[in-house]
Amino acid sequence: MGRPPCCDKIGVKKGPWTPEEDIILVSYIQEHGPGNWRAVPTNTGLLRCSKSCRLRWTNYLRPGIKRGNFTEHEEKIIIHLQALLGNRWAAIASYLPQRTDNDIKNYWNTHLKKKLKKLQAGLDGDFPNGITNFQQPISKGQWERRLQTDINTAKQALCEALSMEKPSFSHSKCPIEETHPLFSSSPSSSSSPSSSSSSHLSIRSSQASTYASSTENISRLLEGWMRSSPMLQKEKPTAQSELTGLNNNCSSSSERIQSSLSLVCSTPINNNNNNSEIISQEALERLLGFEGGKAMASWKDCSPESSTPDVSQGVSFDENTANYMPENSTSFQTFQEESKPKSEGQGPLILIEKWLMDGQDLMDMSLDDTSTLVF
DNA sequence: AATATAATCAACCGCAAACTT
DNA sequence: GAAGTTTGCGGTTGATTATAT
Repeated sequence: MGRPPCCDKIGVKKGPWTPEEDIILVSYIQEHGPGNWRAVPTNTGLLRCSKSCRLRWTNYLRPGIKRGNFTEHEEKIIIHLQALLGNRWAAIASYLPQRTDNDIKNYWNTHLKKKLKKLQAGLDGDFPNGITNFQQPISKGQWERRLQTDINTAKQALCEALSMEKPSFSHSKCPIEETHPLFSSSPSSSSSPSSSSSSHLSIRSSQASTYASSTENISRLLEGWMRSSPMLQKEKPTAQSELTGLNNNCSSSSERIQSSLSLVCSTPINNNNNNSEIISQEALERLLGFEGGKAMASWKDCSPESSTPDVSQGVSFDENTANYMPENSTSFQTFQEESKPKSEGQGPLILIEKWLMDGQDLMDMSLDDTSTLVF
């Protein structure tokens, strides 16, 4: 038998969230961490369904969310990833960790769609960066050929988009490193959750009057409130600081990549699954961060000499779970939850990332290799 | 100033995959 | 393995705000 329903529809409140509701939700999550949404309405007394609570948290209250206008750089990333992935907003959002999928989706529908339409009309279908077939469905019989073409196109397009603001690619951090959650390790980085707090009080020009959009990120606004609460003082640090702490604990991106690369090479074949290709893909996902905390939990699979995490970097071995964990297990939990894998449809990104990370030319890979990795 | 229209975006809905029992 | 629930995702809606007439 299954579990009881998450919420009955009777007496469930709908519509915009009030500041009071936000405070209740934030303080609850500060205390218990995100997740187990089913229990949230019951435990908080909020007359909202679990779905609504989760949505409110992930889209507006979660620390590290950047609001306001999209930069040209972000715009370009969205355009090119959309061309590559279609409307997989969650996947696209994983490359812009400060933006929510809902935000990106809205921005695409309200701004970028029109922009591109105009641009396309103006250029008579000659889309910049060579993307002329964007959003066209792939015909079944030709998918292999199209895949190669798309990868090539996307590679070129993404490269151009990402290097737009980073002309000296070799001298700067890899753009993915700056945008993907796994790689936004520097606390001083502009894309890190902590740094985004510097702008949390900035007024959003056009929506300042409505509560939901003017609060920016209520969890940060509530920091003072949380600090002054004696009960909560003893509680865990905020998810934001946890993330920052975890990031501090992480080794440098290149070290992580090296570590993960060795994982790819050393991941043993699961006895329960003889398909080594699946294992390889899983390992690749770990390498590229889609598995987030799961990757860390799987470090135990690595051969000790090649990829044991550096304990000095804030990682320790958990005897109970037999996993390598950040020394702050709370951070680990939060990190896991915050960067939960969004596995579906991220194969192409894996390739793109791999290409960006190690310089491997996708086009040098055989079609078979590519299909194995992607599908 | 009043009204109409367009733009924006928070929130809801339905579906499917993942999960639990 | 089946049945039911939960979670996450993408599409859509509708309230609010901005701009044009």
